[in-house]
Amino acid sequence: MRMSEEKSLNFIEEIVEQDLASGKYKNIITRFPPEPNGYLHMGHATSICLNFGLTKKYGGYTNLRFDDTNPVTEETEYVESIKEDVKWLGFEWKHELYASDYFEQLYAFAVKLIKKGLAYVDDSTSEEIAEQKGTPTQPGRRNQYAERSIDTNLELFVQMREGKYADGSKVLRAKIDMASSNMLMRDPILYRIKHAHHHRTGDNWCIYPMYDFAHGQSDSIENITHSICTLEFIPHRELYNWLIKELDIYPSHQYEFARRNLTYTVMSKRKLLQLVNEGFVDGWDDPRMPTISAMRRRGFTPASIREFCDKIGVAKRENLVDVGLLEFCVREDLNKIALRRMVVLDPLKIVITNYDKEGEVVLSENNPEDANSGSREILFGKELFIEREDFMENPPKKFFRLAPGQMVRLKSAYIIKCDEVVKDEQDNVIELKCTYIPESKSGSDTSGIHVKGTLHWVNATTAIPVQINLYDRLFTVEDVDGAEGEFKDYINKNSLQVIANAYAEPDLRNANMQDRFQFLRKGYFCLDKNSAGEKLIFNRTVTLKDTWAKANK
RNA sequence: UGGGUUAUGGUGUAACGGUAGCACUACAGAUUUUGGUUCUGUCUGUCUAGGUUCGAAUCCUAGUAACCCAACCA
Repeated sequence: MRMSEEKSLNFIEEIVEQDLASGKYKNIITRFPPEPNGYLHMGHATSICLNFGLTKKYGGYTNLRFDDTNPVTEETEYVESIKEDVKWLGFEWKHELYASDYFEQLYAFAVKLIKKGLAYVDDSTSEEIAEQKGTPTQPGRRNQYAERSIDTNLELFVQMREGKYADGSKVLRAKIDMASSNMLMRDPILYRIKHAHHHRTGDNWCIYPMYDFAHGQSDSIENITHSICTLEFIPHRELYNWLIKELDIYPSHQYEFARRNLTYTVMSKRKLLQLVNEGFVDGWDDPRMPTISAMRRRGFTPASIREFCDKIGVAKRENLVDVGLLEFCVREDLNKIALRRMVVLDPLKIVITNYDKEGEVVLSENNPEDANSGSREILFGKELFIEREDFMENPPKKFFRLAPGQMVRLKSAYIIKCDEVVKDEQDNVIELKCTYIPESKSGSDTSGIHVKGTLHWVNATTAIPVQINLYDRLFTVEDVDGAEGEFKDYINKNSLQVIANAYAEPDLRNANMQDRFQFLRKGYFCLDKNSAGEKLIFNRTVTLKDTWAKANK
């Protein structure tokens, strides 16, 4: 039996270890290749952790390369958000690169292919090209443009670059095999004409390479050893390798893994964009979104996301990961670092009738999991607020909280007993009259009384009002993509609950954006970016595990 | 109905011909001034049918199911 259990390798790590062991490579080079046309989400986090994690573990480095070959959808705004998100997740790229940096080189590659008789300019419309391509069960057929001479193709391609032709009037195609069972090998389009302004190259170009003629070539230029992408790119690998061979460039290798899906959410850019544009959420960083920026705003820690990615692993099979595991990871991390504070979300006033002092300071630990975190002073007093749900007039059997005649401890303070329930005309409980046990003070309890319940509370005279945002899952079904009908039919109408007037202990006035809190018995929270001055807004990151609530369902 | 990829508890993932393990979840108990944390224990699995072998999740054969591919997107 080994002392330390060795963690098993995922299939990509196995490949890397073999390559290293065989001497194929001394170091490995990977890349994270986002297209700057949207915000990064949890799915990207998996890829980021994989690519950067590999070079961290085995030596080498990872480039951040923007796959910016389609000027009409890409923007600098996205570039900035992507960089911020990768950094926040805790990774450092070696080189910040852009496929657009290689446009001149890529153009030369295309010329080389034409000269080898392996590429031609096609004047067909996109409909014609699609029609000639055939179907998976029927082979495609070549058209007359495929017969153009090398010189004609060269001349035409130069003219394409010079802007002589309108968008869509011509494309450059590789000449491979119109009968291939792989649709991507049926003379794929390499370049298309787009008279569009590019976020980096401006108006220098009016022809832009397709993904297949940019991605693999960029990998080669950067000497990427392991080019890791998702499963749907498997059919592209044949073309990826064909181009490397015919261009005779550095042989990067492509490996594919299955993208991770999460329960109760959607991950496609298209659907996320719809949620934003149609107002179902408040923007890309609305804390209910699965984007990295939203999770950051919601209070997730980079460490918890990395741990989650590590736990779910890397494989090739279809999957739907329980979001509960993500929540477990964030609780695990936050439990160790979050400052404990008391906040009452739904206040019920209590008056301690036998308490005649002005008030007194009690001490409460900042974090029982961290001996070095110290404690803070809280003012105890005659009039307090407790959580309304912590009182029941007719409690069930195992209700350890307040009820007429029942005793509970107020956290870090005294044991109290409920003597009288005060109601208004509508029979609503509006106040509780209690008595406290003077000998039961925390730390010097000589009362000998043992109570099962401990409640959080705030002092009615010193508490400060705060806003609390309670988030729940955005969708009502586990498998949103697999559910019948439109994904929007399953949006959870109650995914956000705003509590405008919660009462917080006054120490929270000093909260900073980077602070993580556990509001006792209520969950983990952090300050929202919209907090300003006196107006404090807290986002609930995740609830605490609540076996009591679960038992009562 | 062409090609490709994948099938292990409720979920995710190991086992590389030799005791199906780990984590989450669920359930039960102990501890607890958070019904939190921590600790202990329990339940549940190799897609199907054959075959090879002393021995099969693993190898072979035949099925079945799911996903991907016919964008001038990536």
